[in-house]
Amino acid sequence: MTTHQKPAKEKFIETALRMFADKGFYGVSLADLASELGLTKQAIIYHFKTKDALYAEVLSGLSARYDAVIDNVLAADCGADEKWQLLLQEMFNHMELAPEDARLIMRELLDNSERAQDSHRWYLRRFLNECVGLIAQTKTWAERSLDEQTAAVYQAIGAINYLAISGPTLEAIWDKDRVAGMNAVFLQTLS
Amino acid sequence: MTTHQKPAKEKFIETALRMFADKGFYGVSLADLASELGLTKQAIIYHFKTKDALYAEVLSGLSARYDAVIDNVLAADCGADEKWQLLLQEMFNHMELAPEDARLIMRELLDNSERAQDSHRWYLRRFLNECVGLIAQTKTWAERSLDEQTAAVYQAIGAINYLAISGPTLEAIWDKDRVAGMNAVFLQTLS
DNA sequence: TACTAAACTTACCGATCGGTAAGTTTAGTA
DNA sequence: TACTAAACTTACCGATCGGTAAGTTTAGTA
Repeated sequence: MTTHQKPAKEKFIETALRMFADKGFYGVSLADLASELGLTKQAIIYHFKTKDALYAEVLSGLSARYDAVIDNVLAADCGADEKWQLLLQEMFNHMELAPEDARLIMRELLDNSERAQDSHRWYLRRFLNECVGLIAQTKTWAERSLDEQTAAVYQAIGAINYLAISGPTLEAIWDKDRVAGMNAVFLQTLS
Repeated sequence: MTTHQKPAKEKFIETALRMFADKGFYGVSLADLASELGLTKQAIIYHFKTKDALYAEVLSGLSARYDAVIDNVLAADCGADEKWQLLLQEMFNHMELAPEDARLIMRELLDNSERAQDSHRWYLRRFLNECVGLIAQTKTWAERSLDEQTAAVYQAIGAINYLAISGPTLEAIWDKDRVAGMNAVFLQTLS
């Protein structure tokens, strides 16, 4: 029934996200994914119809998580400048907890410049627009152009993403306290 | 003869690098590449034997360019601190002129954590070791551990790469002077 | 002109790709 | 117990994958 279907599909999407993040869209076959799930690839087709549709659902879930982050921030009881700082902090925390999200976003950024008219990308666009809407209200950026505001958002997200991707490597060679200390410096630099 | 073979192979490698950087290793088939070159895929096989070997030569050429950069820097007539600054500047310049190099390196960084025992990665390792050797002589990093020095190098390269990837997007929405101004700030922040 | 090696093309090959269609099992319902 | 819908598996399919083998063209040499 419906109550059983959703957790199963979520397991599919979770695994797919991790594998796409690790090896890229073309690096993962439906057979690979099914094998990881202990099923046949037709089980995936049954739930998602096509590989592209599965990928779309993966990206949709990812954007939903970011929409939740920005909704939380916008609902906070403080001014735009504090909200922008809070957003950077929240995104940073999210990336640390879910580095596979960061990896997939980085792959999307890499793929963006080539297949620019694809349907995939629009999933993150709404989130980006909300971010630009917020930064436009801060003291620093209020009088700058829309393009400048967009670039600032793009840069901030990119910087956070890159550090998140580096995270596992850095934690392997540093201790956690040191990484935490660097994080504080990092967020100061960003703002 | 040999005098004709090399330019032809270089054209193959140039095109392959650009396509791999744009779409990733699995996103480019030999047929795609051959079509771009106006040849059949067997012409590629003739020159490189396998797709993996072609990719290896692409990475080898890329690392040769970075080896040249660091060799130039090491030969400069100044102290280690100035050399480290010079290296960052040179890498930054290189990335601006050849953003496809930056894109391919970013893909390699993304792929690294998964297929960590691959032969591909060792191409950049020599360059990284030279960088660590240099940073170990600077005042700031001389008394830190090898792991910390490695992390610092890794971070600096990553930051430069990310900005290079963003470059085309940023130049499209900002004017060149503004990007140049940001570059100066960027290098200050990095050091 | 005869010859040779380099640089290809044509013709295939088995393996794997994403996907279709038709069955089968599982779990809940009346 | 009979039935039903969900969640699969088995059996295929044409297209494309990377790669092999055998020819053909091109360009330089003696």
